[in-house]
Amino acid sequence: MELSRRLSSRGYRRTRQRDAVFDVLAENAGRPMKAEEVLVLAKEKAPGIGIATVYRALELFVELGVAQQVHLHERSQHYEVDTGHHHHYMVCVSCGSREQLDACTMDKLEDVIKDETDFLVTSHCLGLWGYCSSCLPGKA
Amino acid sequence: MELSRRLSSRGYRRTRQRDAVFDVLAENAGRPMKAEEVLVLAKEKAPGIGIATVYRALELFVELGVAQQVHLHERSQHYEVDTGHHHHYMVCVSCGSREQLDACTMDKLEDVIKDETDFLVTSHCLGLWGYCSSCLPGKA
DNA sequence: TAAGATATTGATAATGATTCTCAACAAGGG
DNA sequence: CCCTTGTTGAGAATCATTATCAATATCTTA
Repeated sequence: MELSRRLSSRGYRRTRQRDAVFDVLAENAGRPMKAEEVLVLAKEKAPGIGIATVYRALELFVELGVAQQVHLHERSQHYEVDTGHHHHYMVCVSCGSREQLDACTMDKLEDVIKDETDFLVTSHCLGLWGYCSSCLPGKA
Repeated sequence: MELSRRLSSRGYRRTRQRDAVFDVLAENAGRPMKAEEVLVLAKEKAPGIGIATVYRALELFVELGVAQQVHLHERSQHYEVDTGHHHHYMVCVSCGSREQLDACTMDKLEDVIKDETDFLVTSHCLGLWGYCSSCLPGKA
């Protein structure tokens, strides 16, 4: 498996727990998950796994580039597998639903920044809030 | 004062503590501040003020539209007075310095979303990370 | 395959930020 | 000046996340 190679090539070990966490993320691709959610599902694959291990695995996966942190500006961070295609989310302030936004104009913006400033952009995060189609009518 | 009117028109009262918190933000316009930082400076103006009151004032100011929350994706939230001109930050991953980014292409992006989806965007947040000019050479 | 060096884990304590609780207090209209 | 009601401060409570540390699991080497 790809994960296995990435781990060993950096001196990390493949464990039952890491496999479990990764599989949970993979089975929920495209859905940002909290550590606590991952824990519940990972327990089915690796009984006894603790929350600390989940946090450690998530952090490691981000470092390895197989997962990414999604900032939804909630109390807790969210994580999802890195499928390679960059996207952002539109969050409904009414019902909390999230829609993926595939169009990414960041590349354009980064070019402008490259031309006009001395700052080298290596990553970015875009969040959009508003009302989804279901909540629009009432806007309650 | 403007703040005074905004408060009373909504049934809120003007207090020594709220004035202190607002003044601190105003004196640090353009610099996102943590609640704890605000507390230290506000104590000079309103001795005895507690952290809970600072949080309450900040939350209220955002609601009134005189301050805005700045998501820097750090452990704690940051706040700054709403000067009316929209901007974002470029954060140096090396030294942590922050530069304001005045160019905002979000309006353009929001138009695209309006045309292509059923989502009504009411607010957004853009964060950029990378290396500032001072850290670029070494990139350490 | 057994052994050993060391990476990893789980339980739990600790931390940091933020919110809640509630009795004492203060603002401002009448 | 009084009274109603919004506010405050102190500290407890909560939530997410990180640190600690002894027990355990991995993987490499002999």
